[in-house]
Amino acid sequence: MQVSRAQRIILHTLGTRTTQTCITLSRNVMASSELSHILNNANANLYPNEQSLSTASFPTMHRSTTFNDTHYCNNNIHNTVGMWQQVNPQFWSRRNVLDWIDFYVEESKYDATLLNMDRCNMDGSVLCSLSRDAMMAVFGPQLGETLYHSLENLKHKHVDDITLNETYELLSNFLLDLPQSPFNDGPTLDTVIVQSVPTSNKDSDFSYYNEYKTQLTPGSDNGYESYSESLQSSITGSFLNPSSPESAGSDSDPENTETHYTYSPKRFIKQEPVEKKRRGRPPKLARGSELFIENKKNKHAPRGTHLWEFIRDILIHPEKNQGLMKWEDRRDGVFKFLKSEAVAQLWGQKKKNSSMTYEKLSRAMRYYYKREILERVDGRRLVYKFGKNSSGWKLEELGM
DNA sequence: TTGGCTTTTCCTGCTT
DNA sequence: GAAGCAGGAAAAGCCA
Repeated sequence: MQVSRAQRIILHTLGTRTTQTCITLSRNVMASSELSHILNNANANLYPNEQSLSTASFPTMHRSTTFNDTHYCNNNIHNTVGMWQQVNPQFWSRRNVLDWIDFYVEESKYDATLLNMDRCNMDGSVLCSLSRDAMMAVFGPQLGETLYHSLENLKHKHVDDITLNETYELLSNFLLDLPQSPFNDGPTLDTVIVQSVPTSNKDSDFSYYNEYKTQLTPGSDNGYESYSESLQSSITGSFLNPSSPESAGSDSDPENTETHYTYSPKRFIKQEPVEKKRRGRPPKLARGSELFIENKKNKHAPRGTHLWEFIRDILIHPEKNQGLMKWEDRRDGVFKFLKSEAVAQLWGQKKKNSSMTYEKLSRAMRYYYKREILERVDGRRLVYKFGKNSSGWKLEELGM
């Protein structure tokens, strides 16, 4: 049997017991909600405030999922927008906040036209900082009261979420428990992009994002959400259809359409699927494959963090991303990939590219040599060094 | 509209 | 033989 590229990646990844946030598994091993939860923590911890990177995908079972499951499960839209129920309010994106408001507007038959949408445009952190009075002022006495109590309940529910360390341990155990060759019988491969599920509402986690934002290289094109961008994205967003490639993409997926939803004062309105061209050189299409018949369309993610910044951020927050990378020489900026495919998958998840591999990531890394963002470390595999044009990693810069 | 930038994808050849 | 590295080439989205 010929082993596909995707299978090779998975075999390698599992074979080396790596952690990955986007994992391709044969059907017989993928049905682990714990795994989904675990894998998402890496991204959630790295970019807790970002809109769920893979809101498509399989809903993870969560201890806090207690109500409104019908609402959550009955249709695709709410399968996606119901994310707020599973995520600590501190980490809600602006859209999560809107979803949450929307839910209660619907439930209480509140006249949404009375809402000032501008004032609803806040993320979870801002929302959680509002006092009861402030919420009354923003949402009005009737809806404000309802939302205030809902928020308090949700905050309380997520207090005891498991920590990353626990999830990491859980993942390790999960991987160790896997049979050596879990793919023997599975001719069909599915790519599972698991949701971002922040695990904690501890202040440390929350402050991390703020700290993270302040560490961004001033002049660099970080692509982090500006307020206006956030506003735009929170009002008009693209939700990932669970059946779309974003949620189940792989090299062999005939796909790449997204279903978009826009927010009206009353509801999210489904728009016609938008077909996009895939970024980069189109993958070579295998004759006879479905792809050969139906070209891939792009799943373009808005420009985000640069790769080197992404790598740097993993390195400067080792406590959030145990085992992915490590410093070889902290002062000189020499670092090593410990779980190369896992990092690549994490990067891919961030860029909404389920087919990212270490091979591709490393190619992008090598382009940094010319620009002196990275320097070569000869003779050492998986080892790179930050160059003079990189920033934000030095101890002095971090005030350490 | 265009060109530069930054990836992304694929590839071949080489090294470990 | 597998994994990783190096770098050319082409493609494509974003942005000024």
